[in-house]
Amino acid sequence: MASVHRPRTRGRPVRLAHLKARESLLDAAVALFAEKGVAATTAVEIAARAGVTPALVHYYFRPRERLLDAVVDERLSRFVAHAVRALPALPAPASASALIDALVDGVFDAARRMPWMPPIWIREIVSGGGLLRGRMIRHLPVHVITALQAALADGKRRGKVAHDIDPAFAFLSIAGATLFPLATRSLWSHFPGGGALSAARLRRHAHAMLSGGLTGPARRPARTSR
Amino acid sequence: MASVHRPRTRGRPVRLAHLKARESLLDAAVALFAEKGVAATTAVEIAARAGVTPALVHYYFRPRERLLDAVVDERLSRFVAHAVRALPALPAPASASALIDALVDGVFDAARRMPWMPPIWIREIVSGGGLLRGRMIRHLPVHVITALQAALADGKRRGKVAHDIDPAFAFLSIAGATLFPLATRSLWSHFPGGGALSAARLRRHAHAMLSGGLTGPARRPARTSR
Amino acid sequence: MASVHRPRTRGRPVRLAHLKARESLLDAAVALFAEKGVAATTAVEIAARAGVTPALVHYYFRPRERLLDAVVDERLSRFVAHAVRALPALPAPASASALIDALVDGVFDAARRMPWMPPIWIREIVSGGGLLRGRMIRHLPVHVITALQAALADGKRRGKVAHDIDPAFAFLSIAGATLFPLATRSLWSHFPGGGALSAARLRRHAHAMLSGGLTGPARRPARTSR
Amino acid sequence: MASVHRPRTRGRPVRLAHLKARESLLDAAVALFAEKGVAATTAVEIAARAGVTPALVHYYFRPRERLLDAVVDERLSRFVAHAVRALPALPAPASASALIDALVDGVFDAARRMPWMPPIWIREIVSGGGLLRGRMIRHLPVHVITALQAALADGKRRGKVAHDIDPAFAFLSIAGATLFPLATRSLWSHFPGGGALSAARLRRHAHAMLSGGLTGPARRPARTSR
DNA sequence: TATGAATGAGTCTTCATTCAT
DNA sequence: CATGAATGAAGACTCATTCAT
Repeated sequence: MASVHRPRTRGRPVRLAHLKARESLLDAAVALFAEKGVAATTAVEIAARAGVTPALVHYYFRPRERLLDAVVDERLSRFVAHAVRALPALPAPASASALIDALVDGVFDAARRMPWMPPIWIREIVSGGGLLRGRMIRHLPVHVITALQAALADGKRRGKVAHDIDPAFAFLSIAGATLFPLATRSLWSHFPGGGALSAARLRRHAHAMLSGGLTGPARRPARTSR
Repeated sequence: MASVHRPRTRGRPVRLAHLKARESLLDAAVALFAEKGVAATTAVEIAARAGVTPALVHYYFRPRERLLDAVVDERLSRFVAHAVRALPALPAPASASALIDALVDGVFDAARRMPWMPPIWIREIVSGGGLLRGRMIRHLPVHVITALQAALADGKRRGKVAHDIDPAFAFLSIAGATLFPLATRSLWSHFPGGGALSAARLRRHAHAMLSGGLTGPARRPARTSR
Repeated sequence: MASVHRPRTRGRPVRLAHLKARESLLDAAVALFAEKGVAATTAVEIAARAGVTPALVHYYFRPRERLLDAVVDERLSRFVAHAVRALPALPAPASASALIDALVDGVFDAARRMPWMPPIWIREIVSGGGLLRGRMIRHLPVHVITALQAALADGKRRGKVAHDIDPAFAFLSIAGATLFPLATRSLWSHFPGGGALSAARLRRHAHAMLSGGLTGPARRPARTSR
Repeated sequence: MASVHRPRTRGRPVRLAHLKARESLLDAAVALFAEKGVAATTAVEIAARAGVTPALVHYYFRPRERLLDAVVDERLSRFVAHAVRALPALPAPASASALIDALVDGVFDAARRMPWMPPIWIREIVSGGGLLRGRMIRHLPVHVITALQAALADGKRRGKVAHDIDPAFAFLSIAGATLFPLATRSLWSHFPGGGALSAARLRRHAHAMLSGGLTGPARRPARTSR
């Protein structure tokens, strides 16, 4: 606890030395937001991790809302851009499964580079009362969501998508199969046999589940009983 | 300095029936935790919502950790119990799909009575650094998770479950298709055409997605029966 | 810290069980006042040590001033009475040295039975701002102090007491040679060669110092009279 | 969260000259500690007396223990240094009486400049449970205490010190004749004929008592030189 | 650009006290 | 006689923020 305010570098040697302090602060902030949440992260902690003085946090980002703005606009938005960047390359009226597969891959690729996103997405964006939600909305890939809905609706019309599938929930389901489990990574080791789990395995699992369901395709409609 | 002056009847659970204020405080706390998260909820807010003095919060739950203990032990644990209570009734070696269907229904039923759980689950239990995670672990239905894994592994052996499905991720996938989307409820209205969404529609969607996947082989509309 | 409020008995088995709770509380209070001072002692601690409920402290001694009154009137006053009880037996116009010797013995005897007094005397009675000072004044043995002053003044007139000795400081000097060092008992072990110190040795030392000074002319063992 | 942001010039003592508020706070704290004791002194009071905000107390001394550390290291230690500064000038194997006389004078001189010390010494250092005791121990003039013991032991061997005098209690006796009565100053006016008492008179009395005892043989006015 | 000093508002916590039973 | 529930006041401590340099 002692003398936290004296600029120091924690852990790995700062290769960020030449970076501008502002960038270091954003990096520190986004990392801490992922670890403990926005509400629980203080300016002193951010400064400590960035190796600068707490007053500098306020120098750049005063009031605190400005810090949240900057984190969203200059960090979180990159994740979205990265995740959807492969989509425009799809052939014009893309099929639902092609869209989904591309999106899943995009999310996993982005999460490898920006591992802070899954926890932030879960806790601060989609959760009710999430402190970044409002700021993030304008960065959401509305066209992707819409295209996805349209493709699934089309699939249903053509008998290629199950009747009970609700296109409006499609985007949410993809997040629930990708960002959500990624955010729980620190929990995996507690699962029975969870020691060997990895993001790569999860990616395969997500592809499989989104395209075939957890228990499908069943030879005969296994759960018609319901 | 600690605890409540009430002497405990050793062994048997204390009869709390007359402790109305204590119960109100727990209700208020769990509701606020769902709305804004544990870290952002203060004793003053909890007391205000319960209609009592802030000092009473500390009278019953001092230090703050005790409040978290009590919320987990006397509220969150009920959700789990409720969600899995139908499972033991399943025929002895239950199939994966039967287990999943029962679990999904259990979660949706529990969430209707205890709507505070999905947000808390997402933010405070599975998220890294979630403040209730450690406390919740001993209340998790380990036997259910294990049975689920076993059933899926068995299904894979019998060719009824897709090769890439990873039994270790099964429980997580179910949460991602139920608790996770439920936790985002306040977001639904922002979706294109989201005004008409409901928990009932989400439940059907979850059943469909878990059993057939989002875009899975639906040549024969196997599950249209539902 | 847990559940302090549940009546329990700390340490030695309560032989006080048959005593009235009020007496136990006073005993606990006076002991704690000696250990940590009045300001630092709370009702909860007193109750805990007495093995009763905190509310009982307030039942008997509300407001807190009443507790201080009772401690002074029913405990501290006993010390004074005990310390001076041998003085009236002295031959009519007692010499200064006889008075002093008797008083020193009285203090040491009283302190053996009531070891809480020296610390309380030092910290709460003679110290400026001591919380028991005002209450204790009316219990001070004014007649003894006066007699002492008179005897010393007389001794000076008769050339038996050094010129620079100030009778007005006599009582204070005796306290400084008895109660004060007794109050530092927990410190003795830190002195060089302090392991072997005892109250008995201190008593001899006090007698010697008060009658002959620390370095005074000691050619003939002046105080063998004792 | 800790400490002050001021980077320390490693090694050399920090130049505090410009830190007026910090010094004022220490002055206020030491004065209040003398008046009412450490336990009874709050940060609000200290700040009020120093003319600053309560938050500033925590800015400089957080947590409270640091305030105690600073008071001991930057104030109380000066008293000891001042009180013993004349001792090294004594001729090589100093006699016990020379040592005592020098020490008594040193204490009275120091107390004139730093009148807060006697009460603090009594209440917070030598009293059991005194809150500054542990911190003060390393500032005690061990060499002086040891030299004093040695000189008295030597005096006893040469028949110049009474048999019952215990060298181990020497330092304590000096404190009991100087710091202890000084700490009771606010009480003097209550003594019979106490109106005229002064530190100067007490100093003479202390010299007399330590060298000749209260009632010891005073045929020749031994210390009239002073 | 950067930082130490300083503060107001607010948090958790403690405690003496009151009251109904 | 005794105690659990409840509260107001106050304490230590935290933090975002402001400001002079």
